[in-house]
Amino acid sequence: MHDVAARAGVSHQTVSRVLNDFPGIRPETRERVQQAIRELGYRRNMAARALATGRSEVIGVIMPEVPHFGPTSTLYAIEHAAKQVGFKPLITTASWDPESMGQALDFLLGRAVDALVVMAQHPDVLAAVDAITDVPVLFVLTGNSHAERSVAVDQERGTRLALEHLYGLGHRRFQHITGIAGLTEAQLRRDTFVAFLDEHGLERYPILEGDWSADAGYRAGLEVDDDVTALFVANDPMAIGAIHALEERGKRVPEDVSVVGFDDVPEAGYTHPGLTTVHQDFTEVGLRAVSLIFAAINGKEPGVVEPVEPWLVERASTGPAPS
Amino acid sequence: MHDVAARAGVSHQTVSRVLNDFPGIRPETRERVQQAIRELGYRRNMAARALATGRSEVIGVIMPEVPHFGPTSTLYAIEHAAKQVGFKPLITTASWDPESMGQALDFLLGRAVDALVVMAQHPDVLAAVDAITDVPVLFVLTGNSHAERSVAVDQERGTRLALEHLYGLGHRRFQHITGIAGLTEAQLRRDTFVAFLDEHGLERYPILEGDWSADAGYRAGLEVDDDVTALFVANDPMAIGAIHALEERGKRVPEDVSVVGFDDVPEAGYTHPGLTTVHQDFTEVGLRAVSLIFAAINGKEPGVVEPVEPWLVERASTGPAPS
DNA sequence: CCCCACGATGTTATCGTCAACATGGCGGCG
DNA sequence: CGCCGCCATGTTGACGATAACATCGTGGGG
Repeated sequence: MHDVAARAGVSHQTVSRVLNDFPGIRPETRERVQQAIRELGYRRNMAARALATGRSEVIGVIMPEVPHFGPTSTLYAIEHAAKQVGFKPLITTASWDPESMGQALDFLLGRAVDALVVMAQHPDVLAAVDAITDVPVLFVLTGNSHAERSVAVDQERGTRLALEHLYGLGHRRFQHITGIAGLTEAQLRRDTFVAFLDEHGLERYPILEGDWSADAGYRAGLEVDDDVTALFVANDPMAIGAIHALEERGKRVPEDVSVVGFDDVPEAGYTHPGLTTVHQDFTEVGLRAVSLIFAAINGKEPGVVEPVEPWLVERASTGPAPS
Repeated sequence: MHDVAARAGVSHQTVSRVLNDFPGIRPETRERVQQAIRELGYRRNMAARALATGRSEVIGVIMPEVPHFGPTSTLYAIEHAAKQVGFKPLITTASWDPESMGQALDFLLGRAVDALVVMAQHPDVLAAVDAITDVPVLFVLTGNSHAERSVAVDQERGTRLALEHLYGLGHRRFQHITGIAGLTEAQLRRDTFVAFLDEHGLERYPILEGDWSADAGYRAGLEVDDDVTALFVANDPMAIGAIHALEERGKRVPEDVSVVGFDDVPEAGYTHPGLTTVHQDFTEVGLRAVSLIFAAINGKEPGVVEPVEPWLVERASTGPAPS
């Protein structure tokens, strides 16, 4: 910066003012400085800037350690939206145990991030993060809890869309394959499933434990009860795995068993049969997340945040209940 | 830091020494300092540290703008491997036009990243990045070019594995659905495909243009020539889409047409039929990338880097050529 | 018994930038 | 014609750490 100032025949402070678009610089001076910057290929040192201003224009993002569709899509959406307002994400992964979360937090806060986005998939992380007061914190994908500081797709609504669709087709014997036990999203889908059964007085078949993977879906699919005609699966990859298992067992989808997934991954329309599923709009989640963060960084109080509405995409994997 | 020093009754420099694990600190002093750090919940300011040392312990990663399986998996692999050696990735996305790349580079270099990982999917970015000398640069997923500064899966080998498998099953009429035109990986797969046809004196059916998406695969699948019995698709999602199209057209897979994909996404084993595909080990790519970066940061000269070996996973989507 | 060397710690300068205050020139108004 | 005020710019002092050098005490060797 000193060199630039010398070359342009001004003080370094004037260079700083040009860099930061301050008013009250004579156009010709500004031009001279910019010329010098170009000639010297000067790039300002953000570490120094961060030190002086206390802001880094970086938002810390804590991701789960396994790259599932939802968090990954959201990350991309956040990156795009953040770029528009001049922020970039600094990524770190963490599982939900306190030590791992603690390390992630230490790292990001030490980095003087301007805000924190936590893809909190487990209730325990809320506690770990609650102590943070240095910077605004936003939870993403937590389900509907912590509503005033979070952005999420309405899990209960999504689940009910799926189940009501099946119920409307005449199905009465439901089974569910869950996501990873303990994760908020998996839990919400499961709880809503159980609540739905009770509300309609339907029989409870055993709930099958999955881990989001197609492989787990396949294994769970082998355990699906023979009487069941409607299978609600907590995400699409598991649904694909489960359908594979059902077909191996000689059950046809949707003639014998209807299957609904969750997420609407891009392949969902092209599997065989095409997968009926609940679409989650992660782009919208990312957009809202960044706009909330931006508001918080600038000290504005965000209004109430509505959960993002999911919708049902009907495809060939669901049909009328067999008589 | 000053407060910590005061509380421990030492100078700030001693605190710094404890923080950086310098030798020659009396154990009791060290303990006193660590105690003070804990009590005050002190966290060191990395911006200041970066300013003083000129190192940030952050590696810049430039990703393509669309979250495909390969780059995303590699990102996660890099994140995990980097964490082991104390680095975190700072992510930015860029398309391959010079302006977009320039902005990404400006941002990351201004951030004083210690190294740069470029998921260079297009030959043009090589030029844009070649001018960078401030920090070590590593290309990832470029295919086999720029070998001394890149890590990649051997695309030619993967493609040949797929084609030889089909050829061995008796297929002689091949068609190919490509990835996004111009991207290095897509181009390498395509070039190898064409070379293979020529080597075996096989007829050239039109090459179908895709864009990596299941949707594009479906549309291309509608165009597959009626005589063709072997379809080589540049990635798995497109293969899934193409199979869907073929089945809609009344062609059975694999009885009428055999299909091979590329990537081995986790769902590939559970689609109907299970997808024969070329497995790319992105974890290994991430591991090698980080080890090369780490070597470069510490000034060591890396040895020659072998491309990562792909392998063929045979599943139900391929079978003997129809007679 | 003195001095030196070394181990443990303190002091000062520095990294590159921004914020706050200081200066200097010029035009307008009384 | 002189003074005041503002516009454009310069000067100085943080920000929070590390690096290089300075100091102090102590034990061992001559």
